[in-house]
Amino acid sequence: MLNMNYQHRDIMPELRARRMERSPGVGQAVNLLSPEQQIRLQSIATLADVPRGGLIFGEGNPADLLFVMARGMARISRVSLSGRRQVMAFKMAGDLLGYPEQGIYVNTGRAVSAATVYRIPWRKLSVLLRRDPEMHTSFLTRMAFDVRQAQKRIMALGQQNVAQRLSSFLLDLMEYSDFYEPQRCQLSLQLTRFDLADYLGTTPETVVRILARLEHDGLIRRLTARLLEIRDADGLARLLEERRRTG
Amino acid sequence: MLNMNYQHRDIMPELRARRMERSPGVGQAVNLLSPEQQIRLQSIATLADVPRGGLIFGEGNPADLLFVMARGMARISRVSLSGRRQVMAFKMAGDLLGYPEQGIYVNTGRAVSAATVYRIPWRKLSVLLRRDPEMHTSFLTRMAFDVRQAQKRIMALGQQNVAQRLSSFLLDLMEYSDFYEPQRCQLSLQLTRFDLADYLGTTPETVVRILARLEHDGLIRRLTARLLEIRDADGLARLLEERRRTG
DNA sequence: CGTAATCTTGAGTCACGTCAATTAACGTGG
DNA sequence: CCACGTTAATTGACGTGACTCAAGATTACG
Repeated sequence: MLNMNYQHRDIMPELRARRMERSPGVGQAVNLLSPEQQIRLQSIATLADVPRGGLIFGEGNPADLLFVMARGMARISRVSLSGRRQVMAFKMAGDLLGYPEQGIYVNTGRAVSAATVYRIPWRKLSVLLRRDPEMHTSFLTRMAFDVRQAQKRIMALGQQNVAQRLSSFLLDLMEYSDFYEPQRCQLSLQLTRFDLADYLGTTPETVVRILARLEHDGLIRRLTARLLEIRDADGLARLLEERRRTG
Repeated sequence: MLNMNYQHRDIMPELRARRMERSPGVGQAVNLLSPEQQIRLQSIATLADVPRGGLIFGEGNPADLLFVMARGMARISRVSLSGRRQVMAFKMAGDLLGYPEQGIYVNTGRAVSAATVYRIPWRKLSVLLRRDPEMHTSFLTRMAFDVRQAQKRIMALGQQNVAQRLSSFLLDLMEYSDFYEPQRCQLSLQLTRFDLADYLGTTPETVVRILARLEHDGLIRRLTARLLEIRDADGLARLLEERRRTG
């Protein structure tokens, strides 16, 4: 154990109670609404197709609409004062996006691949929620889910080195049948190295280097830049138990 | 601008629309509930005093209660697979804490200073929310606030170096009259270097070194280990505009 | 098929994590 | 109230992970 000489950090007792888990990070598909609720929601929503790279909503713009992913993948990002982009999350079918802050979008949402989204006007939604406690609770639950997702990213960014963060992300993506084909162990990355880097809080160069290292260590194989073969998922998972820095 | 040779990152357009803002990070006091609502909430809550360092709720335990800070400061933390602690947030009066995940607390909450909390049984709360759309919306709003807080931490951890993260945190704390006395420019840190380090995703040693550097640069002065004089708040804020790495 | 975007690799340097040792603060009991 | 043990804070030395800059290879696309 590290730093045994300091108390008050209560690491040991907390560790005992801990369940094994990885950090999903990506908005995992959760059944937000019952089919019946979905219909009611669709009655106030409009469908919109967004081309690859297309804008769904933009940081700084008035937030009249809330979005629900229907198909495809979207990237939620924000630009820091220093001018660098941070990708907050990738959103899949069923995920909510476009939360406002004081009536303004604080993030930018773009389609990574061609996508379809439901556009829901806030006005109509708030009326609906007021009349439908069950739907209201569903939204509360979804919001709580997003809090947890964000907290897992805080864990990753605060504790793990880049190799661990990347491994976590790959393992997360493997949960999605859209991206992972178990027979051939092939994981399809729809993202550029930049998207990856900005999501992981690093640089494209470092992402490439880490991928090269994982390949050298026999954990993955790069079939093409956007297509990986996962050769040792357990090995990737084992990385996560190591310390941030091996010194 | 950095990396002009790459498109598709839409940094420029987003930067344009960007408002100036720092990353609050700490749960800023927001009027969650109207006085009337507070009374209704207190009718199903019990008050509890927690001594310094005392446990409010523990990771892995069944989550029967939701908590609202009434007085003092609490620290929400989680331990990673590698055995290191990450402080997710510090919670002040008015903040909610103790969100469950599948009926279990995923974080540990402890009082940093002596604190008082409202303990609210989930059963009673859910009944109350079902009957009170206004209160329901208040909780939704609060949850949305927590999502934003978490996103700001993701920005900080993903983009900033330790000096920037620490500066952000100091500037955040200055918003609280409990900790900052504007006349003497004195900021009272109730936290150990460990709490600071685990919040900022770094080590106590590095925190100390950064504090020493900030002092050397005339931005702060260490009166004692837990009491700082803020000599140049603007200087601290200017740090945030710099790149993560000066190369 | 050419041009631009993306991906990859290399070289060099710095930020920061680790280990180790010293100093300061903080109870606690005699 | 002070000696003493324990915990926290600080500083130094050192190694390395990861960022920056730069250049080449590969892919995507009109």
